Amino acid sequence: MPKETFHQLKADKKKRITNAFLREFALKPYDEASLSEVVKQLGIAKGSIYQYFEDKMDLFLYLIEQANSVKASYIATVKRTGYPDFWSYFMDLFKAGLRFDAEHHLESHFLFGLSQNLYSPSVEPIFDKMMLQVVQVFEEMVKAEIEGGLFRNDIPTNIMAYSLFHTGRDMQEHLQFIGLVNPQKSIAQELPVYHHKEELLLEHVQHYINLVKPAFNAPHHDKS
Amino acid sequence: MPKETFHQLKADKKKRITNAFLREFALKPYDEASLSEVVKQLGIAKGSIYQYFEDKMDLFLYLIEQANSVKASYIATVKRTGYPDFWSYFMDLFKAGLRFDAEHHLESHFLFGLSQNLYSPSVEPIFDKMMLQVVQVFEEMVKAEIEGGLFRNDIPTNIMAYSLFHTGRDMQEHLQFIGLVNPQKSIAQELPVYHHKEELLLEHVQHYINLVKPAFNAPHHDKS
DNA sequence: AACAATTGTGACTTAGTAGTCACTTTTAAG
DNA sequence: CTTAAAAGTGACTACTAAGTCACAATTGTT
Repeated sequence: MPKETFHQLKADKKKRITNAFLREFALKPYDEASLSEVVKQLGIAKGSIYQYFEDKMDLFLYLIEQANSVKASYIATVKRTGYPDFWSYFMDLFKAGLRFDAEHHLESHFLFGLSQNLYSPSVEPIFDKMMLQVVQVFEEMVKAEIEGGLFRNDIPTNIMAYSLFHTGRDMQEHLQFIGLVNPQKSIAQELPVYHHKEELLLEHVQHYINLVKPAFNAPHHDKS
Repeated sequence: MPKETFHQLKADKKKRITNAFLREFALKPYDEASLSEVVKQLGIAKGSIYQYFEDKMDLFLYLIEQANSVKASYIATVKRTGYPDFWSYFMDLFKAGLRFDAEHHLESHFLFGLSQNLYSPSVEPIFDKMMLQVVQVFEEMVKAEIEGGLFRNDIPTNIMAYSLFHTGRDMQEHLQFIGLVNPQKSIAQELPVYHHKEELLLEHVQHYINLVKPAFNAPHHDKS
């Protein structure tokens, strides 16, 4: 946890520091991110960082927590109730993610990068825990849909949950793969990841959803 | 490319060196893998490495090429012809992967690790190229199945290809997630990744395939 | 046995890192 | 204005890395 000193900083400075580190950790995996470089950019002393945080990991965890909580506030606006089928709900979750991205592009980049840099030895235990939680949430979702008769019930729920969770990640990665989004570039230009590409993007996502839908949905009873 | 000197080495020594580095790069991402550590383990001098390879990247690329070519020889034994449906073919591809793993566990571990450590800045361009090729192969597969009327044709083929490609990766990752496979541990114990877990594993994979099957298959014509 | 070519060596250079701490500057309180 | 507390500093330690190179040892050839 950050030290008292950090929280006593003027909101202005606090933000400037947080952003600089979000930027660094968005561009490089944990072990390659350099505190020395960032303090140089910020024009502050190396020692100051250690007035604010215990160590590099403490700082990193703070960033994760921050970014996650901001994103969570966007996701929380979408409630399953009110959607007759799961997939329009899923789509709206994605749209909430887009709004988050537009309004907090650094946090969005940072989280985007995180999801693609699991498995570095020094961060693996942390990410393992995070994944566990996330997949659990997805498993609850899946169970609820099975309960409601919308999802099929012939596959273990943990497999469905994992696959659903990955659908989101894979979509993101594919967008990067085909060059529709370019984190490196958009960070450099200080633009949102999905800037000005919302239509193309939603079309893409719709295709992806159309593809995976039959995998999860309960089969129709054409003749029963 | 490795230097002449390396190829002139006795097969014995060549293997010993290759294996030691496969091991290191299987455990850590490129930038964290330490040549200094490996030469210490091997009991040879640091300078020797630079008699064999241009630099770290040259060595790394050699390892990729080696491991890939070994694996390819296993995959090549499975031909689409002779399988009435795509998914039994897909399953057999996976089984070929299992045989590869049982007989070349270091190479298998190494490639397993690769697929989960894309996106480090220093290796991104290389992996981008690899991915491009792999996805292209998957796209050809998908197109052939659409041609043959077995896959649906209402989704862009590149999306289907990417999703299919990821299905394989996600399955692997899930196996690791639930603890069924543990690369770190099995490298340490010098055992194949999938050692003694083939039955459980195949069951798991079958579930996964059953799940995604309806996403790709052309819909049945119950009433047409 | 003598010589040449190849292979092997490890101290060294250069460069980067996280983290520390005795000290200075700024801010707040009396 | 004076003093005490808080915040800021940057040279420094201790470490690890990739890559180099003058030299030593080994191998092959005449």
